[in-house]
Amino acid sequence: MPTLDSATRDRIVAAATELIMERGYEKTTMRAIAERAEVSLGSAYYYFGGKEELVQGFYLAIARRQHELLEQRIDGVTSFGKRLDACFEAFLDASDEYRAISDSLLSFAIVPTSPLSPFSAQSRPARNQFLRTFEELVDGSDLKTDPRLREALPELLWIAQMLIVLGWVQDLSARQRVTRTVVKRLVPALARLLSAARLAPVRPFVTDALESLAMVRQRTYVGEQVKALGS
Amino acid sequence: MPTLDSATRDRIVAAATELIMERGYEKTTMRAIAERAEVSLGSAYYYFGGKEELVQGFYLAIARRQHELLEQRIDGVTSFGKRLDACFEAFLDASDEYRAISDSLLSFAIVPTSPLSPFSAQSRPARNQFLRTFEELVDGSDLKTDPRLREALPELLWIAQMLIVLGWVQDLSARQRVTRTVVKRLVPALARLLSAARLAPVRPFVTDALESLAMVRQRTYVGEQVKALGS
DNA sequence: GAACCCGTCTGAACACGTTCAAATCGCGTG
DNA sequence: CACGCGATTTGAACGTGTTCAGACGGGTTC
Repeated sequence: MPTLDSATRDRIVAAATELIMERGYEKTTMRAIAERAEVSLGSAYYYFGGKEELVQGFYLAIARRQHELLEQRIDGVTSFGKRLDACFEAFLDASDEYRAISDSLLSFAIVPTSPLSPFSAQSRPARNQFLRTFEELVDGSDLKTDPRLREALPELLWIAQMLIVLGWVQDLSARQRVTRTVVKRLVPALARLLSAARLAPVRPFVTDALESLAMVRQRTYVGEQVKALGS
Repeated sequence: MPTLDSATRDRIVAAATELIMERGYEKTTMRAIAERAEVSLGSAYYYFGGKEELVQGFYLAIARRQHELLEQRIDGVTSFGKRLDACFEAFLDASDEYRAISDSLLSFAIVPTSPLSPFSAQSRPARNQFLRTFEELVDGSDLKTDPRLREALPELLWIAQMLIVLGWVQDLSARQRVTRTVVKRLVPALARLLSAARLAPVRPFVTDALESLAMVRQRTYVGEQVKALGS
C-alpha cells in the first residue's frame, strides 16, 4: 500500500469522482474507472483498497465548499444566530451538489468501523475542516455562554450538523425545503438555549450534558488520540 | 411477485435469518440461503426481490422483543421517567442480540427510498409495533404535559429511539455502556422538559416544535397516507 | 555485465448478486 | 383423458468487486 504521492493515484481519484458524479456510485464500475484513468483494473486495486475508498474525497470537498460559501456570507455579521443559520445553509448548499449520491455516502459513513466513518482517522482532514469552520463561526460571534460549553461548542455543532444531514437525506420535499425551513426555525431557539446556559438554574443541565459528551468522545473516535476537553 | 402465504417463502426467510445470524449479512450468500432452504437459487429470487429484502424480519423481531421485555419490567410502575428509562433499556437489550449485524441493518435503513427505511410502507408492521409500545408507555404513566405534545409524543419518542440507536452503533465501549449511561442521564432531563411544556413561557417553543414535526411528517413517509396530528 | 531486489503493473480467474429463457408442475376445461 | 395456461422452479449465464500469480522496469550490489 504505497503512501507516496503519485500522478497515477490522482488520475484514479479524478476518474472515480467524475464517473460517480455522472452515473452515481452503484452504476460506476471499477473497470470504467480504471479505463478512464488509463490504468489496468489491477492497478486501481494497487492504489486503493477497494471501491469504497474512492469516495473519501467527497467529504473534504463538502467541508471546503461550506467554508468557502460561509466566508462570503457572514462577513461583518456578528449575531451568533445569523452566523449559525448561514453556516447550516452553506452546508446544505454545499451538499446539494452531491445529493444524488448522498445515500451511498451516508450508508458508508454510518458504519463505525469503516474508514469512511466521520469519526475515523481517515476522515480526519474533513473533520478538522468542519471543526475549524465552526470554531471561526463561534469566535467571530457575539455569543455569551458558559465557558465550558463554549469550548465544546464547535464539536457539538458539527454533530448537530450531522443530525441535520440525516433529516436532509430523508427529506423528500422539493429542494429539501422542509429541512431548510425547520433548521431556520430551530436555530434561534438553539441560540437562546445556549445563551441561557449562563443562568444558574440551567447550569446543572449543562454540566450533565458536557459530562455525557466527554464520555461519548472517549468511545467514538477509532484509532485516534482524543484530546480531553477542559484543561 | 406472489403475495400468497407459502411454506417455501417461510423456509427461505428462516434459512436467511439463521445464516445471517451465524455469519453476518455480507458473508451470507444467496446460494447458501437457497441451499439451506432446499430451493434453487432462482426460486429465492422468485419470492424475494433480492438479498436486502431478506432482512425485513429483523425490525419486527426487535420491536416485538422490546415490547415483551418492557411489559415484564414496568408492571405497576407509573412514573413516566422510570417507564421511559425501562423502555429504552428494553430496546437496547432487544437490539443487543443483533449487534453483529446492526451495521448492515442501519446501512439499509438510512436509504430513504429503500423498502428497509423505517419510514417505508414495508416497514409499517414494525413501525406500528414500536408506536404501540410508546403509546402504552405514555398511557400508563403519570405524565402531565401539553395535550398537543401528548398526542405527538409516541412518534417523537420513537424518533428519539432511532437517534439513540445511531449512537449505539457508534459506541465502541464494552457492551455499549456509554450509550446506556448517557440514556439513563438524559431521560430524567427529558421528563422534566416534557412536564415543563405545560408552563406558559415554554409553550411557544412547543408550538414551534410541533409545527416543524407536522411539516417533517408530510415529507418523510413514502407511499403512505399520513394521518394528520390533531383533529 | 550479471544477478538480484522491490515497487509497479497486468489481466485472467474467482465468488458473488442478479437475470432470464426454458422446463416443470398443478389444475381446471373441453 | 388430453389440452392449455398460469404459477412455480430451475440452473446457466452475465456483469460485478476483488484477488493473485506472475510480468515488467529500473536501480543497487558484487
